[in-house]
Amino acid sequence: MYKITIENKVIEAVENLSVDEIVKNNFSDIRPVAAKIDGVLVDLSEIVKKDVSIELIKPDEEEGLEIIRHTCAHVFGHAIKQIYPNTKMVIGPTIDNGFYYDIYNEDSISEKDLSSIEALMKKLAKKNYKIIREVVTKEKAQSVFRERKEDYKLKLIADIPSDEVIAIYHHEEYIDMCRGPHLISTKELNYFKLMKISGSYWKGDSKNEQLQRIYGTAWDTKDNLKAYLHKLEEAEKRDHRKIGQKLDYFHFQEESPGMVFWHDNGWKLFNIVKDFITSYLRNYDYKIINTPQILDKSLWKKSGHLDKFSDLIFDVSSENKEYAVKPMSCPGHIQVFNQGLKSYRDLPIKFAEFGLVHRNEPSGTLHGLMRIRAFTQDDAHIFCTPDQIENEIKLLIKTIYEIYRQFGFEEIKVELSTRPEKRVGGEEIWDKSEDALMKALDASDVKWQLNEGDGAFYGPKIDFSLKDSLERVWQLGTIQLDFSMPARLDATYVDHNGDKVAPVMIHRAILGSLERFVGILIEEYAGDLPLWLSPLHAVIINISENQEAHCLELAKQINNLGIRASSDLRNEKISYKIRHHSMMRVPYLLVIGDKEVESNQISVRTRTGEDLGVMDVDKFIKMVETLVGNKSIVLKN
RNA sequence: GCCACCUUAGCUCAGUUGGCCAGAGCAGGGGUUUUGUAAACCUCAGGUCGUCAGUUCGAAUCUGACAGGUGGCUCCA
Repeated sequence: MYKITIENKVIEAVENLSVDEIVKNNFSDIRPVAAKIDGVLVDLSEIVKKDVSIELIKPDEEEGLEIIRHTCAHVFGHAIKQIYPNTKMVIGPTIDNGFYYDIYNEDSISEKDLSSIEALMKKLAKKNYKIIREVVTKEKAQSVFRERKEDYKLKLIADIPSDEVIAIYHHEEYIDMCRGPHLISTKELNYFKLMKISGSYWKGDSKNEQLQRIYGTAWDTKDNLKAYLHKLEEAEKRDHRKIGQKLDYFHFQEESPGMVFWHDNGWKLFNIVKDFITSYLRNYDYKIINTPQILDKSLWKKSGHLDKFSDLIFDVSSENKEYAVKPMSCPGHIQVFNQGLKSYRDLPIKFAEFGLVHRNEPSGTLHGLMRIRAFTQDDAHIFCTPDQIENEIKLLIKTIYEIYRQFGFEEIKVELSTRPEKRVGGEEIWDKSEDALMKALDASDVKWQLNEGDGAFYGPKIDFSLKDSLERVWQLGTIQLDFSMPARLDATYVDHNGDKVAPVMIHRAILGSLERFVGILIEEYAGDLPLWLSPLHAVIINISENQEAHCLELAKQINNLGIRASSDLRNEKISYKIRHHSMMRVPYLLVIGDKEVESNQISVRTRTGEDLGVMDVDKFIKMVETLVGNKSIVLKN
């Protein structure tokens, strides 16, 4: 007889029972998807053979959902093998909100095929097939998958260490290799949808053969599935490309793929962001410089960029000279540093540039403002001594957080990337600088992750990333140490011994690319930018042509006082104009009729439809000044 | 660059198995209206159906190439 602790109860079991049977015998209202026996995750079919403590995994828990999704991937495998028997299954892991399965198929699957595959999956799930786990030897596993011609599973088995347990799961004729656990039957699977299809590569290496990846989502209840699909629809409405077009901010066209045509209001936003960063640069002793757009290829050869990144560099030739359009500003900054003799007393020297760079990125990677071929970095290079690294980094981390906070971003992903296998510089400088970065991160009290071996060949780095509306992560800020380029391009300073030595260079960008940052801003606020960022603060709307002259005069007056305002005097009904400018997300609509002209006041309405009432112009200006000054996200104080 | 898909008027979209002059709403022009807080009414104009080639008596519709885009993959100094 065993003593089993489960769901805060102690149960005595007389014979070897499965977890599933124990639950069914004792709890009529609980339907778990798996269990933990003494902390170890198992299937419900696991037989209890001793005194244990059982924790049940419910479908609505994160671990429970993962099990549902994992099983769903197997049912997908079952369906696809029935429709396309020659399909070779590769790997089918769970991901956020669902799963994917990589497959290899002679005839590729198209998105049109998904609905029939999904229909078959639903049919198979309803059959209530028992899902059975079997622990097998490596040899047995190999023979099973050899018989099924699952070449990729065989390759995976070959990589499994001999001391590791191999489990295979089968339901009806489908067999897959998996750590598990899984649902006990396919019947529990009801709320899933195949979403999309994409290419992928075996082992994630583009040199390997191309596979197809089918994405699916799976949930514990109908409502959760529906809610997820609804959330995707809502996220699409925040897409900066859609909003950018609707608000007349920018456009793209095929004559210049990956490069932005900024319109008046979008360019205003761009410059508001730029001016904000400029004021920070002035406060922190940066020298703001500007360097040429094209430079002779010999310089890029010397810096090493031409050999390493020639695919991404746009070429220009003129007369007998070969030039490269700059893909980055660092070599230019070193040329400025090299003018005149520098002493250690001069360091750190900080050069900043809103550097417009061109990179011929592969066509498939372009994405709205987020990834483009011509973009503006808020770039800077700090030339310093090794001893100054830690302080400079601390200061940078602090200011990056401070600046992001002012834009309203709190959730920032921070990663430290350390020395890669191929690198320049001695171990000592890597030790010292990785240590400096870590210390600076810890001292700054931020959560960060280690990305071992992912640093640049010339030094370790810290990256700062934010998410877009569809939770895609985009890198913005970066702090990179560089032990290589200053020496390659002959940068030196005189140290206190009188020797000429190469400085350490810190590459840093706070927003990264201004274009990308504007894209992130639009998505974060779904177009409802805080007042201080709004290209237009207010539109003045007249009720009839009687007030035309007054409106024009008013627009002039408040523009002079720093309010970004325009007027709409079209011969349209007031409600028409209200609707139009509300949809254009103009923060304030100032309505002027005969009453307002007479009292010299304005009727103020916000873009969200809130009536702030009739007020004096002075009062309105003071309100806007206050809200702009404290970077408020609301439109009244 | 790779895989799948998409491309019709300024925008959002219809266009049935290839078949009379390719449609709608919004936006735009012209009128009427002088309007009080999210769409006034009438009217007019707008498209070589992404480009180029092919199949066919006939192509927006079928085929191919190319371009651009979308979702991923790879990449992201």
